[in-house]
Amino acid sequence: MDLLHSLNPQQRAAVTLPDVPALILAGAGSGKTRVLTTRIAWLLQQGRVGPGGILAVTFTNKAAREMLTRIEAVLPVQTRGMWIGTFHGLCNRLLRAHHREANLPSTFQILDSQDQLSAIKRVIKAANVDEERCPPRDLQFFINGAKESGQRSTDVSGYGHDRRWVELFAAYDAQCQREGSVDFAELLLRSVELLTRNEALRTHYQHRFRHILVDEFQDTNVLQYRWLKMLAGTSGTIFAVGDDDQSIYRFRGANVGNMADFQREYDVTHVIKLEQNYRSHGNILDAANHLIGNNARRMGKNLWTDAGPGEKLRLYEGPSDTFEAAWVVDEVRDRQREGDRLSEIAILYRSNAQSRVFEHALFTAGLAYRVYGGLRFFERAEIKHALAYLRLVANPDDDVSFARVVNFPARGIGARSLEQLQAVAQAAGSSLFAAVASVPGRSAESFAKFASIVHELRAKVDDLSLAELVEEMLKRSGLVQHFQSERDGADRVENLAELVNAAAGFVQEHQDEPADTAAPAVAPASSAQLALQSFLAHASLESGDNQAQSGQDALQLMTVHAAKGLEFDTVFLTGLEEGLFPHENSLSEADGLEEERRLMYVAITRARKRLNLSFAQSRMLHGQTRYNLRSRFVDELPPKLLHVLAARGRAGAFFGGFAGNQGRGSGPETGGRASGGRPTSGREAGWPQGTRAAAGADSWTAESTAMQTDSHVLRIGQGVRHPKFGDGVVVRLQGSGGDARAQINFGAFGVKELLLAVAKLQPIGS
DNA sequence: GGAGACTGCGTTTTT
DNA sequence: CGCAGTCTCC
Repeated sequence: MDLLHSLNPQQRAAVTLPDVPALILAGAGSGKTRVLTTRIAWLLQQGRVGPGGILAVTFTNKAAREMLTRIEAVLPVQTRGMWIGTFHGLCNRLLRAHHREANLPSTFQILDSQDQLSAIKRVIKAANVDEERCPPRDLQFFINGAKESGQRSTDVSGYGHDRRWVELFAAYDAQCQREGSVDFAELLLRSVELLTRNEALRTHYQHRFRHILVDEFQDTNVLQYRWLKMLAGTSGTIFAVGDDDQSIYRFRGANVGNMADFQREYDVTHVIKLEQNYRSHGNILDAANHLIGNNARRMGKNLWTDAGPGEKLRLYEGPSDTFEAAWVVDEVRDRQREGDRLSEIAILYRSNAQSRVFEHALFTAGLAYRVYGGLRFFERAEIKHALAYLRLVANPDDDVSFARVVNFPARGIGARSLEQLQAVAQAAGSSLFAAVASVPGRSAESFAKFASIVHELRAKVDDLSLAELVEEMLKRSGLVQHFQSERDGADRVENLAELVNAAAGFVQEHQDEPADTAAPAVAPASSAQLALQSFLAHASLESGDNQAQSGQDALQLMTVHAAKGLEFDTVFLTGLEEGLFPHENSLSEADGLEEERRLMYVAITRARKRLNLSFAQSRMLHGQTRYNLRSRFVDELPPKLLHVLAARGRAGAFFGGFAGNQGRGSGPETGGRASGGRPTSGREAGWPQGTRAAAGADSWTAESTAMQTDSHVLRIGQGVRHPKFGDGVVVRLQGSGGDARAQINFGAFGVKELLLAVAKLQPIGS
């Protein structure tokens, strides 16, 4: 089969590159995954490398799975020998195989962010430090930041950080080492250190992995890049695919600079740009190109398509967030009438808090929707408890898990009893579990009972399937019973049942996977033990989906970040307001605005056919009504690509309690008429001419100021009528006396700054 | 030990 | 405003 026949010239050039370092600048929708998978298939097909010589790394499990599936689809090849996975998944694999060299127990467990935070809290407590003075979250941030830039506590000490923090950092690492646990950043750092230190191992892997392929390279952090370099050495070939314009994760350590560094350090002469877009219509792409053109620091890329221009982008301005949501509901109903599926429609927003208004409107309208974000499956408390039992089964000396569930469900073992046990264990230098037999007093019996649960389960590991073991654990631990008797425990019981399915599914998916390369030196575990072990690692590395009803046809609600990599026929990009998008916090950060613009670029390029933009004059946020200006990003789009819908209902109308009735064309005509015969909804409008307030500090709250004019009091949020501009909302008040001025958002006329002494303003509404 | 009041906080998030 | 996390009282 010809792998290459349906590729465009640039894609083909990328796929068939010789064995040299290469950087592929892959624009949104340009077939990035296709190039990656075809490259792998091609390398194998050409006999340039065997499956064992391939290492492909992604950020998410989903991306890794997709890559694997697609390779298998194009080439009936043994995917077994390949290392395809996430950075963390592959590090786990490496460290499991060489746990002794990495100075880790074979049962080392992986801490997710929650686990890490509780571990840090314990460290702070043990050091007798006040949590007020050292917030655990800040310390967590500090530790992860350090590790992700490759630094240990000893490296960080000279840099003027609070000595206490550095000490706690060291204490935390010591505690992890003692307990045999490893956090996410540690997986990477440990791997890098292992390869740095151990030359034999390093050479082994450098010779093995002839081809290293990296997805979303712009999202790699400093440590991940070091990891790649360590594995590639001088003999391996890195094939990095990324898009600097879609770098939106700087806040979590991503370093776009890695792209330039890679180019320089590897003397990359093969930079291939994939600019043909197969996803969106022309107008959408033009808008995206135009917007991102405002960023100064770019590698440079211009998307194009041979699909037609398609529809214009539609822009709606509503008086409030409620109106915005109502408008979206209307539009969605239109789409439904056209026969579109709900799952092909996405509502995107900058921050999660914005989902509520939409959820409310959609719920009321009876439209099915699905919100992304929030608690994932393996992060739920009941699942965490169940996993703690399983950890004890795998390793009874796991004191953290022991402490977590020894009294959950309640068994009459209180804090005092546990302290007693801890004292005994400490004196004997043993684990809590091992100390159970010698604990004195009345609690001895309760402890023994708990220990026997673990003992019995352990005895069954080899006789039961993993799913059966999980089921047995749920019964014996009393977890199911506990949640069954709880008032709203139904969901939790359901989740626990789902854990049994997850175990069964895990076994099925991994049954033909061989145990890893390195020969286990000591006490070979049974295959059942290994299965349990890897299921536990899986649970830490794969947080799982977050909602059960993923099957049904439903609208997709998510943040712009969460939408990266996805595409939809119709996209509603909402809340396009200064302060929100771009987010106000970003304005004070270096490069913050450019990152927000990249985010906007990502958002725009999610749409295949229809892109709807919207913003609201007022919005409830943190319990206060805020009056925001239209986002500068809207102004950065070429007017000719936009179909501007005039606000339905007049700007100030909602102040009088007027709500609803904003259906297409059915709203009161005040909006159009009062604005001096300007076009109303439905017709094309020219670009609003308004003078924009200086961007940057343009969101205010209603409570700020009030200003006395000759005839009335003016305050922010006040609806006013102007003879020429129609109805608007006071957005800002400044100056005093004869110089008193007000900035007023007149909707279609934009924001005007008016001298109160001169302007003829009439309060309306309230 | 657990339910209910109280406080404080409030981008973006994967592993 | 809505929540998560903490505190307090039975």
